[in-house]
Amino acid sequence: MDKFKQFLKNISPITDNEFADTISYFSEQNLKKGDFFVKQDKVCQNIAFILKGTLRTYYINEKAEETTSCFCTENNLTTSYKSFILQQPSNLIVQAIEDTQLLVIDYENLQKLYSKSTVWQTIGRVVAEREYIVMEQYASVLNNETAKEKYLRLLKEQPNVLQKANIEDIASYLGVTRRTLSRIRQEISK
Amino acid sequence: MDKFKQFLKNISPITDNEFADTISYFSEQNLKKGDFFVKQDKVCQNIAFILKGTLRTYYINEKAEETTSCFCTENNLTTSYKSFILQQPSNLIVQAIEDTQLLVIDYENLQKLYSKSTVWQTIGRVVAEREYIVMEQYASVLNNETAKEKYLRLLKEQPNVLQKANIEDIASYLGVTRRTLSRIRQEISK
DNA sequence: GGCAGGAAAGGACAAATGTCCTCAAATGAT
DNA sequence: ATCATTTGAGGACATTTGTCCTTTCCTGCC
Repeated sequence: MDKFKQFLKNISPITDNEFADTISYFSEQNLKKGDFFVKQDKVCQNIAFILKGTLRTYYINEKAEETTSCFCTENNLTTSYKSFILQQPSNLIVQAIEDTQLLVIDYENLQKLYSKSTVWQTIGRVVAEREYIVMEQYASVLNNETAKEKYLRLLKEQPNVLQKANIEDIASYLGVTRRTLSRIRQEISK
Repeated sequence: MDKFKQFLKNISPITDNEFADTISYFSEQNLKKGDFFVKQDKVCQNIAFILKGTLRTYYINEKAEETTSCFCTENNLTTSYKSFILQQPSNLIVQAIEDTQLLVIDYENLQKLYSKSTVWQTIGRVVAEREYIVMEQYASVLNNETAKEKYLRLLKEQPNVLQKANIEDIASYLGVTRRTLSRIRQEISK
């Protein structure tokens, strides 16, 4: 729980009292490997802080191909942000790829926090700005990096993910087929 | 100018008086073909509504390759949003690809509007949300569409751009070389 | 009008990636 | 423990895309 307090403090100063007062709006949720946090075509009602575990965010296009857009890890937020903001059905699917422990708040409760607390207004805005910037960064990576560069970045920035995710998922994150990922690993290992 | 009023009304109800009161914070700016609206590595001080013309948004990576991220057209906003929000040097370059007429506001004046007007607070938030969603959509296109599909989308959604931009720019928007764009046009024409 | 320079199309070959497949190792169920 | 199933590695060939180059067309300039 301290991890979450620290996470919030990094966004905006929050006293221990304020934290204690608002934490009651959150609840714990545990997911087994393979469980869904957000299902396709359902409105995403929740945003969660990851206490422990890893989730994969992906979508399925008309050709029935999966694209993994990110792996969400400990001490970060996870949600289907567009669906959550607009309260519309979600294109994205969010699924635990190992047993995962979350601190969850739903849309209604977050609106309550916004209206009762200026600290939470700031947190809401900063989170939105960060999400925009993360998405811009992601688009930049998609444009500029080869699959091999993306693999090396993953290896450096999220080495645990390479252990936890399967080859299919990693390939879909890199935007190539399993066969090409196999070739990339072969090149790197020599 | 009516176009701009209409643009704002589509976001949040704004009376003619409110509009008249706030429009003085904006100024007109004219760009010749080839002029820059945002230069690389400069902090983007402005956000603009495009009264007339077309701009290209692009960046240059370490390999000195250009990537065009969007073509901005009439009745839309243009800026280097990340740079503008964070008031940090811009990776993006925004350049007019034909003579262009803008309605411009700078960072300071926009902050003034935010603090004096709740309508503008709403406009600011909705614009931010829209920018996030546009960026998510862009990332989705990058992941799911082939160069040919992107070309056909451009043909449908922004046919004028195909007239105004040169082959090099369009190819960099599609994420392929000129040679591949040439092949795509050949395929489509038969 | 003729000429220089730039812009677009497309030929030829090389490199990268996808498709389809097989094999071996790891994992799970009985 | 054994057998079936899943998962990852990698071979063979086809397809796609890039690189390099040439040709043609268009435009502006003298």
